[in-house]
Amino acid sequence: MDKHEDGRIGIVPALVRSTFLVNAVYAESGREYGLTPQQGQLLCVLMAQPYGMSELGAMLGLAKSSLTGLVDRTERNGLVRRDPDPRDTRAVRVALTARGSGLAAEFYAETTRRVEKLTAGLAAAERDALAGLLGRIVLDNKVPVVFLEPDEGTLTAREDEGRDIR
Amino acid sequence: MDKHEDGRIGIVPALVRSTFLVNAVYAESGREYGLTPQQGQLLCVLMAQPYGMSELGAMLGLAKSSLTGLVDRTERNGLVRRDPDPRDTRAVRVALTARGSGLAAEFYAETTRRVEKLTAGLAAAERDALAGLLGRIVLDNKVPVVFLEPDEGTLTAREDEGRDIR
DNA sequence: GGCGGACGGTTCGTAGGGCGAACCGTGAGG
DNA sequence: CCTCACGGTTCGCCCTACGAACCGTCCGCC
Repeated sequence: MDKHEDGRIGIVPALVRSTFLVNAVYAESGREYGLTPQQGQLLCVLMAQPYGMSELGAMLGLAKSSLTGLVDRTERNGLVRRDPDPRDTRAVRVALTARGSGLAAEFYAETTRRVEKLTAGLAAAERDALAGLLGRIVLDNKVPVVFLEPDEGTLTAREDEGRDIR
Repeated sequence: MDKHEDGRIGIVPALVRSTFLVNAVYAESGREYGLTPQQGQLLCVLMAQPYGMSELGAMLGLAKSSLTGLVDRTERNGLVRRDPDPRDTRAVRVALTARGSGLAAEFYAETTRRVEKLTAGLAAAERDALAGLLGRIVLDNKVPVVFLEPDEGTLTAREDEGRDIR
């Protein structure tokens, strides 16, 4: 009743509420392209390069049975493909199809645009400061690359031509 | 290939990836108390005060039909109650039960603890700076109070005793 | 060389989440 | 009064997530 309601917000509520905000953006942005947030996330991860199911599970924090379903549905929509792993008959490499690659790029761009707009009230220097601080948190906590930096990825994800990073 | 891979992260990826992180925390923290993230969120919102279904829908960004289900399940678990609205027979006030209030407090505390731990690598001054910047974003974008400040709420949400804030 | 265990993925059943459309009763304004 | 807006619920559909059970391949070890 004294030091509050003054507009100052604690670090934890600030993080949780901004998370809420970004979640909403992800959902809206996805809806615009007929993607669920999860499918959008999957596409974004695959923009970097193809991954195996287990790798994806680890990155996205999902049980493998959950992954099967997600990839199934996304595959059914023609956005993703299961390629056999050259050096392991059991394994599978999940990769973007041409269509998936295009949609991923659009979704990525739209999401970026929207998230950027959230920070419209901040000066350039403040945005940099924020990026630096959040970047530290992301790094410290080893958050998987669920969203690429604007320029990386395009090189490795370029095409279907038997690229086999790993 | 030149200015990247140097650990610096753009503002948008930083926001998205930290969001991913907080989402994971919410999920884990909830699991610990047998709550889904959505139910946890609902409890947190109701810590402040009871709300009508429509209000909740607006705050959480859910369609009313989605709300019905969420409240149903949470009610079935004995955490929440539908009180009749004194001045509108049609309407309903969703409020925490005693049990829900307790669980909400625990979930809130645990989540706070975990989110705080994410920022462990930051100095106190940096945390303040981060809180300030994120706070601006939250304010600018009028994010609903889906997570209270540490001390507010307890007063209004105190008890079942026919409190009727609006 | 073969055997057994670890590993990569899928299947199945269950439960939750989210939506739009249709519906119902109450409130409120002409 | 009568109508219409409003607060909520119901229904049917699909997506998400999990654990447990399962299957085939790979690999280390004797």
